[in-house]
Amino acid sequence: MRSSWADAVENANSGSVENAGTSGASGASATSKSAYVPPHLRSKQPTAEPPAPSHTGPPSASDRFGYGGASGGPRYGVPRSDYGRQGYGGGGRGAGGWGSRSGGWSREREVNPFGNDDADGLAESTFSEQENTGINFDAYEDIPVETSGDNVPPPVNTFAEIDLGDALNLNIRRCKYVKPTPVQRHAIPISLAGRDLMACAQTGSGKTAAFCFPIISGIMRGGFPPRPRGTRTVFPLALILSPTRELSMQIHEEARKFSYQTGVKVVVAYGGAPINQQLRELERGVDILVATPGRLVDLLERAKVSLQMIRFLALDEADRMLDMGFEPQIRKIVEQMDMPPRGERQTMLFSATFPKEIQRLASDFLSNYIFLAVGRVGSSTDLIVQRVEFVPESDKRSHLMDLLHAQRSNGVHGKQALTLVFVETKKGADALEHWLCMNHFPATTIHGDRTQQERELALRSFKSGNTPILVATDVAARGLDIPHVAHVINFDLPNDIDDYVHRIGRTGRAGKTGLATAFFNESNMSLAKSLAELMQEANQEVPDWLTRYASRASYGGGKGRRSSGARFGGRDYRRDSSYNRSGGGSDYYGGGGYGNYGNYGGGYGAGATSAWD
DNA sequence: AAAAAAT
Repeated sequence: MRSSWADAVENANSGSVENAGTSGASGASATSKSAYVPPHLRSKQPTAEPPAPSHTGPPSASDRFGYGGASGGPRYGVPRSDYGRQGYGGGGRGAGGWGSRSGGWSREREVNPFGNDDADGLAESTFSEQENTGINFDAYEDIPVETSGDNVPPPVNTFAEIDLGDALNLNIRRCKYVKPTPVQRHAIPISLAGRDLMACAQTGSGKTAAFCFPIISGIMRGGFPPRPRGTRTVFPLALILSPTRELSMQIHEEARKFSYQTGVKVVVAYGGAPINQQLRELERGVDILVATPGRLVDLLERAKVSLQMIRFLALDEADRMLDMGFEPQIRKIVEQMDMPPRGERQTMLFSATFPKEIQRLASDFLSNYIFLAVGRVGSSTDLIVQRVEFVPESDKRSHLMDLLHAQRSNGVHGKQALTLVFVETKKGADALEHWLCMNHFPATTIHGDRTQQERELALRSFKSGNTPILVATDVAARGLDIPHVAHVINFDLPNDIDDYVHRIGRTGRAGKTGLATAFFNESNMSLAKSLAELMQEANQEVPDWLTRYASRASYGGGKGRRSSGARFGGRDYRRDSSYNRSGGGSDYYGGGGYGNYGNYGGGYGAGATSAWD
């Protein structure tokens, strides 16, 4: 239980502190700098040789095994207690402090991503501002957490406990983050310890920061390698992949805030937009590249980007990235280009849902990783009210109109509350949007057949409240952070319960409440069982007719709520006995000591579950 | 069967 892993970590920690003497670490760092050979001097063929001598790169997996043995160099596996020691920043160049960028690319003035004139961004905020932008932390108390893996670093309670560096700390204050969310409390120490991570946590509970903070801080600690001359190829140090263009844009915007005035440059690349502008941005320098897979493959094939220097890889919505449509592309990027192999880079996978089959695929990319599951914000019981209504196909439009009418009278300040309507097909989205507009409902639509310009305009117009009804395909199901979505309507239900979970997660974000309504009919029978179970777990009112459908044997065969012991939604597949005997399984466990049910936070028995995304 | 993702 808790004491055992805490002790284990403490032991591991003190052990590695001894190993990682300050002078030794900074000495290695200094050596690594002088030994650096720019890629263009090593080989004309970018993939012909590994990017750098081994002591420049991160230590091998075995060095990192067990919470940061620092023998391989300061970049990875450094115990938290060592942070901020002399010699870390500046790559041991004697500059001291945190990663000052020396040499390399342009030093032009950085645009303030916080979009205010307050130079420090730290003017006293009014209470109402806090309320609008802040996260409702009360909703995050007492969340069940499960971690498993070897030597799991303990969580922190405050940002102050972690030395992320002055510049990043300042940005955290500018973002008005007062204390870390549960996923941040757990994931950041794990990542800072250099460990690979598979994390299940609701989008909107601070997931982006959970992988951005360690990346930014890690880049500053590791130092900025000099930019290779004589080539237009760029060498990002971190790569963040996401499944949709809009989500990549959103991550980019957030990451830019976090890295303001740190010297860390963040660039985004995605399809549907002119590549030349993205190329120009890349050539002005990039440390963190945020991208969608297709455009990145293009850039790699044109040799505009090399992954040789990647220290950090993060997959957002990782289960989507590894599903059938995406997996080959991801494999190509991660395994068949020039990225350092697992164990040498640090890999972080984040998603709200993580089916076991996908976990197994994902483990190909990970090395001795820690699995982390953080229960849903306040459990959806309180935050998202889920309703299911039986609506025959032919009645859907009039039923939708009834809902929208009812809501209109509810609207704040005469404005319609933001309503996100999910449909199954792109054509269906266009048709419904057209019909809504004909009926004087201000609607727009986002889907993959629209131009990127149209997609971005639609999203902006929705966010601003200008067009308070957005009809969307699953392109908008994941990750998008749209504040103030009051109502998610599943006009057409998805076939996969995970997609349902992600869709309704567009409301009830950051600890606020939301409403989700689903139109269910004969064509959704395969979802009956899993939907009923999900709603029950979330303490939602399940209509009797749905319970009846769910219990019919003929409909029971659909994809049930994965995990037989539902717990709280996420579970490390390595713990599932049915996977233990398949090839290579036993070695994986490093001689037991596997897993820690960190069910602290109190009060949650194994049966007290919550649906969470 | 559909959606997403490069030109």
